[in-house]
Amino acid sequence: MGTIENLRLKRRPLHEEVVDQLRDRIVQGDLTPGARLNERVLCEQLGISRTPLREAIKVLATEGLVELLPNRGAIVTALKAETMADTLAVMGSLESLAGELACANASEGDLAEIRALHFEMLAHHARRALAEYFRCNQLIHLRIIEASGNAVLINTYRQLNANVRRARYMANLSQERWDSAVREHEEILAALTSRDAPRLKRLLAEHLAHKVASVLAALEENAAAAA
Amino acid sequence: MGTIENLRLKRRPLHEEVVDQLRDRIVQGDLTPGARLNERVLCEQLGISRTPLREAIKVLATEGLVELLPNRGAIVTALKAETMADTLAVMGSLESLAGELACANASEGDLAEIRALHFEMLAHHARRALAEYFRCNQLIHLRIIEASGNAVLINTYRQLNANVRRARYMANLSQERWDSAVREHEEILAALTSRDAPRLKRLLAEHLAHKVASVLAALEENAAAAA
DNA sequence: TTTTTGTATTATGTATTCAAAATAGGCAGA
DNA sequence: TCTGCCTATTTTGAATACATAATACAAAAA
Repeated sequence: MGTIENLRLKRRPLHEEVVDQLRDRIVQGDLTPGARLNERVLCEQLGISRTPLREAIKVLATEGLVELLPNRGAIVTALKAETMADTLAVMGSLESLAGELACANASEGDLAEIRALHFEMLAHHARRALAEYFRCNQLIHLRIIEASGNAVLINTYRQLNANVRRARYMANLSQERWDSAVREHEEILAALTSRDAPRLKRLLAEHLAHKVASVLAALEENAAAAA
Repeated sequence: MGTIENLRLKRRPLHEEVVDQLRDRIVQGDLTPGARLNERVLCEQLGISRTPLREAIKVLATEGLVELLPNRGAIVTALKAETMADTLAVMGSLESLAGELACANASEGDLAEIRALHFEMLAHHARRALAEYFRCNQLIHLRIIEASGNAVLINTYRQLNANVRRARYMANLSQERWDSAVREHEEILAALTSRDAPRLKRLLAEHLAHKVASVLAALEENAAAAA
């Protein structure tokens, strides 16, 4: 099973694997802001040579996850509140566009999938399973973006999202905020189901505004804890 | 004069120079869609080794300007009408946001600079100097984006813009469309000057819609000419 | 004790080498 | 002639080696 696919599948370029690996580590906070990416150490950890690693680092730099210091290597980009706010503003704009397009372009299958994820998310909320809730939540937003059918939009959103997810891992949703977020999702789903573009746009914008506040608060809190 | 600064200035990493060089070549149509990037040839042309070149190619791939074919190198991404339309839709969304933010955040100096560029553009229009007009036009849009003060927005727009500029180089504006574009710019400048965000948003959206039509028409024409 | 300077070490930047995959061309057989 | 296979060449992928810049540290001088 899968043998044929494996044979057919070309091995992915090493540098791509490395990009994914490092991106995950950064997003999950395994590599913390300001941490230096020591090439020798990472090479040993990943069991590769410097060439693909360095290619990967250049890619991560264009994605904004690491910062290149000439002749001094790369460090994980700091999570500044201003950058986060800017990123979320842009993502809001993209979500708004995606919502509009999704209302027009989403297939019934797309909507069914989003609905399924929504119920899955409700289950995690009921169980107070925060990590799984976040995962589902992310997936729902991503599916709405994807339902827009605009490949460039999808790609751009994905890239920006990586930076926000970094903050998510330190966020501790208050029960109150969590509950209202779920309610907002109910409305979003309803608007999408009835393909009510203006309403969906408004709901996504509001949802995002709350998210901004929540993420920034988490950042502040974290900064305070660090100090 | 400048000696101290020059001493202080660190040399830019080679791969960045290469990225800029290749990006320019692609945007200006020197490297045409589908063209293979032969590493050996490019190394000789640029007088560098393969390592920084390959790092640059990876970066261009994440920017979407080239496509990586595993074990078969990289080719310049094709200019597909659908991708172009998708890109412009996203840029429209970003321009809309930028317009809003610019109305709130732009300094009088920013506005003065945009106004100056506007008059410069009018001069080029009067002289029917298309290339210089395009340059000015691009610059005005970029300055509006920059006046938003949102660094992430600026960065994202820049990246998307590279792909659109490629099409621009093959576009031959009709006199009629040219004239109306200039009129639209007059209104945009007026709205920005009076910091009328809703009006600016609407004007930018309309301006972009016309641009989409123009760019797509140019693409079609070019595709037809190629066939 | 503090500062400075020279040296050793380490890390990064770039070039080169080695390996593997793809392409091109030729040859045999139908 | 055409087809299929095989080899030779080219090209990319990855690793290693070399060059250069940054850092750490120690010794000497103020």
